[in-house]
Amino acid sequence: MRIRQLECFRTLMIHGTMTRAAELLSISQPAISSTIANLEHETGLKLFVRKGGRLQPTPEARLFFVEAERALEAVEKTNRVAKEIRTGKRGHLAIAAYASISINLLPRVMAGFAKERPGLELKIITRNSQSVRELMNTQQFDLAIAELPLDYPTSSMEVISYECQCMVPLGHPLAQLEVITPSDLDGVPFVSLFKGDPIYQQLAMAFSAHGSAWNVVAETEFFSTACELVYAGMGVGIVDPVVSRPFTKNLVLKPFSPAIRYEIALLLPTQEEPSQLAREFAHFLKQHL
Amino acid sequence: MRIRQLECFRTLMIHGTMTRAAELLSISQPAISSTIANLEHETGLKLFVRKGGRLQPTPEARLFFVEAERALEAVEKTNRVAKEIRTGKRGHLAIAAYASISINLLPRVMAGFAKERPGLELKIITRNSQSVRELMNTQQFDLAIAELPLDYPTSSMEVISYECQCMVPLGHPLAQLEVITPSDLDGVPFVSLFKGDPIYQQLAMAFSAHGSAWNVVAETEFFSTACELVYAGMGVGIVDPVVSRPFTKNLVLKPFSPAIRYEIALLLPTQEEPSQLAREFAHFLKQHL
DNA sequence: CCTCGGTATAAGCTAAATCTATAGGGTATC
DNA sequence: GATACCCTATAGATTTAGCTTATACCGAGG
Repeated sequence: MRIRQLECFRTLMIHGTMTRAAELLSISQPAISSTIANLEHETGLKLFVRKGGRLQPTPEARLFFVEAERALEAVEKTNRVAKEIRTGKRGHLAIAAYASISINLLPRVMAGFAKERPGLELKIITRNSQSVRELMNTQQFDLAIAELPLDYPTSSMEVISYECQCMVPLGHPLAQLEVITPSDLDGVPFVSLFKGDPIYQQLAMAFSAHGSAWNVVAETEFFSTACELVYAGMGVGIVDPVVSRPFTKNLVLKPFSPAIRYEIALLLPTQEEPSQLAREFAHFLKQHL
Repeated sequence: MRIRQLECFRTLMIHGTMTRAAELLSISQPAISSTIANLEHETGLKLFVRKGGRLQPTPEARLFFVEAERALEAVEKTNRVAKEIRTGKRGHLAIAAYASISINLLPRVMAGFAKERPGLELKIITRNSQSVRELMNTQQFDLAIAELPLDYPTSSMEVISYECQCMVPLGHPLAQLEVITPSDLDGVPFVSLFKGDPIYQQLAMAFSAHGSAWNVVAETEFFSTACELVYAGMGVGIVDPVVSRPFTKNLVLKPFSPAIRYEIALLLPTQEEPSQLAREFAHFLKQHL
């Protein structure tokens, strides 16, 4: 039994004559004739009786028609699904990320990505960066985003490196400067990440190298909390340019020297081949980072 | 998309290697290789990655697999259904018949016919013979059984003619005779069909030709009612040998002279080709008449 | 009687699916 | 590491489904 036979049969059943079916399928009439003859032979069913030079479907044909339509529908659905998978409109995308990015960035980016892909199932799991890294090993996710450094690196990871920027409230005197240095921030109230964070270490070194006083008035877990605090007038801060982007309407971002590097990594599954969808999303995500 | 491609894909997904899939499908390994390559090309999906000389299904393959299995199941069901239709295990058989045969004969015969054909749907409609004939014109039935004569005959009808037999209670003096004539029944209490029935006319003529007295003590609509009355001792009767067969344990049937003919007809649809199943049933039925 | 609409048959072509034979890449084992 | 083994990919030949065009056939209706 071949799909083409069922297609010919369906068209013939619906339109009554072989000539018409041939037109609709854009093939010659003899092609229909022989295909139907094959189908009758292979199924062992007499599907049509030749009556007055015309065809008349037998009761067997009517019974068979029900099943043939069902089968064709299933095959056609398979074709549709193949296309949906190809264009990323079907599938699931489970992404693991550390908190600040999963709260501040991912929802926007994923919504944009899913907009053109109805039927796509999305999942975001928020863990700390090291847990994210470990989850990827168990193949539970299609993509992960973790902050660097990690305890042990992975081959299939793509590092994205930022220079953090200094964030000051609108109208603050420092907002006039082109580049801000630790000297400019000598004694200025400062909102920082927690002590254990790599950013904290880098800042501490930068200030001590300049001999400037680093006046930390608040420590937060996430950059976004820091942004909120700066916006609320607690002081200035150093943040990565991605997470802070939504705040640019209310705050001013300035380059900071020396460069404070903030590095994150996109992790793809190692054991298993990453899905096309995961690769597409990784590409889409990089455009927004 | 061809069915064979899906079969190869399914087998490969389930069993992991092309070599194993080829064995199970009884084809060579290169055949699988190229068929899968074609499927990948036609669907535009990368279904497997070659990793360490082995194949590893991609996430796309897993998604596609779900649909492929569904489509294959539908196609395989179509094959099964074709076989069921061919062997008469699927289909429906609507039979219209007049009352006495639909009560006394059809249930037994149809049960025997359906016994070897699970999945067959049966329907019996009981009408008087003329209605039966008219229903057939509207193509609502696959087969009909009507008594003759009909107001207007049909080309596709097969006449079955019986000689009615004389039915007498066990131990009745007439049970000794080999052949019973109207003279033997002169004045004997008699159970007859109604006056309008062709049998009634024939009997009336037979008795008058012999100059015998026809002593009708009961008139019934059906042969089976007549049988019951004879069994109850009302008298003797003339019945067709088919309907009366179940009573032979309790009554004696004897040939009657002159022959009283009882004719019924099997009617097949005229407009539409009768189904193979209807033809099979007609054949089966004739063996039991 | 002949045309018209429809179906079947014949002969030849193309492409898919198959075969055999063989090359090549990984892993494991000695 | 050399080698054996397992697996996959490629090449060339063969078969067949499905297609083509050309043509015969068949019943209905002017």
